[in-house]
Amino acid sequence: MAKVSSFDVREAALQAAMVSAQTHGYNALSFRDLAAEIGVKSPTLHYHFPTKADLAEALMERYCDELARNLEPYTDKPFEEAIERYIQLFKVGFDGSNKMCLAGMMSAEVTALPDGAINGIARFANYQTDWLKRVLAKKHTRMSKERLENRARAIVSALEGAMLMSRGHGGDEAAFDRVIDTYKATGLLS
Amino acid sequence: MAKVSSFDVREAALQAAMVSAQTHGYNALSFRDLAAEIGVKSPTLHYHFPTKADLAEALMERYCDELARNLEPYTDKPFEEAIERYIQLFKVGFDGSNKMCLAGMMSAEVTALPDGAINGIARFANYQTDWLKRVLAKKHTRMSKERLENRARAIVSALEGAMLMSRGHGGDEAAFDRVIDTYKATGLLS
DNA sequence: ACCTGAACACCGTTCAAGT
DNA sequence: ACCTGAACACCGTTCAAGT
Repeated sequence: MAKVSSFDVREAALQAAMVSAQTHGYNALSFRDLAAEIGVKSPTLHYHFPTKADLAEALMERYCDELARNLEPYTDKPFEEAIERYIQLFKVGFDGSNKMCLAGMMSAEVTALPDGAINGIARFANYQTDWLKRVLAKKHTRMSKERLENRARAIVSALEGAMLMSRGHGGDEAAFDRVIDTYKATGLLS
Repeated sequence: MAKVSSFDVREAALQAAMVSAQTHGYNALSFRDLAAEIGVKSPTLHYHFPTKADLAEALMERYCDELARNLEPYTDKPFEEAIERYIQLFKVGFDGSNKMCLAGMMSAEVTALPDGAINGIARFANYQTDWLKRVLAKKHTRMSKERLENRARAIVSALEGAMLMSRGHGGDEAAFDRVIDTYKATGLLS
């Protein structure tokens, strides 16, 4: 086995923990299992993440960065293309592996989390909301800022719920699509 | 301390576990803490619920029964009254204590659950869906069964999502209300 | 029939000790 | 600077033993 630098251990831990947290949840994540998966001992993980709470915070920060990187290129695209991209981002998670959005997962597990991770949940929701406001504003040119904000927050909630319910049904992708179609038909997603 | 019958231990355990599971999640629930809370030792809990999985199943079954008992009297009420009752049922959970719907919580924690509890999640969603279909049908007299079903499932997802996001924001009741108002305004909840 | 102390292999975490 | 073995108090679970 090739020697790995400290950066690699931290990076490998974050990647493995991200998959595990989205698949089984933060509470179910074990430092010992995680360490074994990347080939170190659990105290080594504590060297990079003093407590599990620190790991939660780092995961949430990375998840926010990923979202921004995924959405940013679509900010100036036409409404239809941008909103479809947004929906696809939600779907891609559970495609196959039935993973949950990390922010949604951590919202469920919020009582076990440190303030840093809870702030991360808010940042995640706020970023999406701002992005959706800009995208929605292109279609609804006369809608007030407040109504744009409310619409954006409702869309975030509705998509998180669709994802959560699909997950509860074993990652039922067709069910997710039907819910999204109904959101569109009723006017929430348009 | 008065002697308690076996039925009381089981009942007390279920009640305490319900609050804990909705507040902190099923994974965070500890047999030892739960036992201490109701004044027995943890092996006693295992006598009534052989494994934690059995407790999960019993909780989900009870949660389904509660839902049916809460919704049943409103089945034949006018649409507006019935749907408001439904919304209130979602709100009453996190009012004050920021509890999550047990089915929503368990959907997040689904990989840790036995089949019995997973079936419970489906039963919970199906009961609501059927109830909503009947309620919606009173208003949308010409809507097809399929569209009623899709609308009902979308409503369940949207409300679970609103609850989850409010929970992530520390049980923000006003935010929940604004999301619900937007669902109504766009036509999803009408 | 119901309850418990003691033990098992787990967990997050700490810390002294190694390189 | 980075990693680890050993130990701490926890966890779900089992089981022999008590009433």
